[in-house]
Amino acid sequence: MSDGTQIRIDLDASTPVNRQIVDQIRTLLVEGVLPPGADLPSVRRLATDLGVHFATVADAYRTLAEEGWLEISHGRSARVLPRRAPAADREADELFRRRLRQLVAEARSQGVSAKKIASELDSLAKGMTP
Amino acid sequence: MSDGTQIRIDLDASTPVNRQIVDQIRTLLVEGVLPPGADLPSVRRLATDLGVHFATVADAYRTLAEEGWLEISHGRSARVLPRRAPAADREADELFRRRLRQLVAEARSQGVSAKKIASELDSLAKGMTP
DNA sequence: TATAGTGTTTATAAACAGTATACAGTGAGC
DNA sequence: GCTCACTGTATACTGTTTATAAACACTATA
Repeated sequence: MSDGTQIRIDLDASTPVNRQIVDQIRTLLVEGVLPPGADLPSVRRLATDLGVHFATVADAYRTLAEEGWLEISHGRSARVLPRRAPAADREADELFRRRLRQLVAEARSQGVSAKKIASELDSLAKGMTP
Repeated sequence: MSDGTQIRIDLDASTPVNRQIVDQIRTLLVEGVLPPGADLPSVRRLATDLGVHFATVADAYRTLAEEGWLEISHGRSARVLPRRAPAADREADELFRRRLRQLVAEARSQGVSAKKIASELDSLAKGMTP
């Protein structure tokens, strides 16, 4: 992640910028694009790339640190931690199911075709097993 | 939807209540649980059931009306409109793909198993074709 | 034409998001 | 050791959003 090209911020979106950053970096972490030991760009660097204030990026880093993904300490750049997934949780399962249903409903509502949605779900499911 | 049992609000969630209501009702609309012509509960009634202020529910109804799902007019109860899905939109497709990726990543991060996720994606994809 | 129902409007308080600025720790090079 | 350029932190401040409250206005019906 030497450049910020993998993250895109939409200032007009209804989801706040700090959460956009958290969500997108978390995705890279889960997918292994940012492996344990990797250094993240400094808050100022990433903020400049994204066109937001560095405090907003710092806030996002803090959130990810609280989730156990990052080690952040004063004066040093943020680093990806090795992280074991927390224990499975019935509540998290249920929440995922509901949010997935809602996301699909919203997509349909916006005109995304059933075929397209099914194919995205399928391809993601296929890539899931490893 | 004579009772509010199909909607559940989490006051501690990070997503605001008005959006929780919108998302859940939209899901019912897309899935046909609330068919065109159906009357929705009054804002006061639903608000009481959910434990929030009726202005919050009114705000949610207004959002769904702007999306073309509901007809609301002063003094009469909200009613579900027949609604044709908007034209497919490449941007909406892309946004759906990204948000789906992020949702899955978040679930994994919270300990939902790959198997569980894959099975949810699968079963949703299967039920998609109609 | 009451009256009990509906959603709307305006005002308010609290929480949140984003920024600016001053601060403090770290480490490489001198 | 010192310095300098880099890191993240803390506090204060602004505008926005969220949720509520209360007064309002429209509709249906008895």
